[in-house]
Amino acid sequence: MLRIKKMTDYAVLILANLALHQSYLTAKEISLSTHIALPTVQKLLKKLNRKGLVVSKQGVLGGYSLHSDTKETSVALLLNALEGNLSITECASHTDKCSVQDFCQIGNAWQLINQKVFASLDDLTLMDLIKPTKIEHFLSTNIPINTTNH
Amino acid sequence: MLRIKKMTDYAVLILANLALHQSYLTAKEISLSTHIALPTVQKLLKKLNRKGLVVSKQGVLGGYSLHSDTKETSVALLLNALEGNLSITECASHTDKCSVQDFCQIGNAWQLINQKVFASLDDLTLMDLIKPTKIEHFLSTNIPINTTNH
DNA sequence: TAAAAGTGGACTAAAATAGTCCTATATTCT
DNA sequence: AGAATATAGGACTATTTTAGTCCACTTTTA
Repeated sequence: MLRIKKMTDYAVLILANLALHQSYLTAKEISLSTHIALPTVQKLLKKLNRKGLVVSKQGVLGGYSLHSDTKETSVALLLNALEGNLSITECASHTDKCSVQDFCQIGNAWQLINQKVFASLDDLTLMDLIKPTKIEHFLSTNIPINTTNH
Repeated sequence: MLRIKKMTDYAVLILANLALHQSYLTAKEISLSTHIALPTVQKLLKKLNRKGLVVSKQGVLGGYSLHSDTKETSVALLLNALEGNLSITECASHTDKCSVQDFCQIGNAWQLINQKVFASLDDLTLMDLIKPTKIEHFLSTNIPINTTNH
């Protein structure tokens, strides 16, 4: 359920790849090093460029490199840029009435849960994904994780 | 992205409806009070029954009522029962290698994030969804919520 | 001016989701 | 017994979303 799209997963891998290089990389090079099919890499890089997460240069010797801010962009913002809507349900995405709100016993609970999940994702950056030691610490200092029953 | 299915949303509304009644309710009654189409309610109740979240009684005077444990079942378990797979990415759902793991810069980061989101959802019960005051408290005592930039 | 890159967007195929319907079984009441 | 009212199981279809490819165009460099 709380599953991100395959394309988003790919996009993050591409960003990670760019983050580990200083120079411009071509779509072809990224395709080779990530093992994601070239047309897919091209499509995703175009999207990342439009979203301002990477910088592009056309022509021979062109390619893509990470926008200077992107390393420290939160995972929440990355996912939001890549997937559009971060809300757990339709009604969690806005504050005005949904079509069955008059009969809804749940009210704003989803919205609150949504904020909570978002907050979790907002505390981590792209670099944290690449070097997850911070995530491990982050995890251990928060809610105890119940590893049973699942 | 981190969006639950419409059907899951409906199912939770149905559970909430049952939680607020002591007696057996028929699919028809639930359809009327939730304003969800009857065939959909029937389908979902069958599923909820198979998952052990509700108890059913066939025949005249039959219907459904909440299983005694369900009120205190965690949202994480509810979502897991209704949607099957709670992991944020494919590779977060298991510990063994995925097809491109050798080239993956992200490693176990998604798995760690997954645990974190799961932990958030595991602390809340069905009743908390219905009476969200606990959720509000729960929220305020955890990670500060960034309400800007989103 | 040719080659190598990105840009924009159309297009198709595949998969997931939503929603309905039909037949069978169980229970109750008369 | 039998009629009425529920649930049970699952097939089925339609819709929507997602994944993935491809083509015509522009930019840059040598």
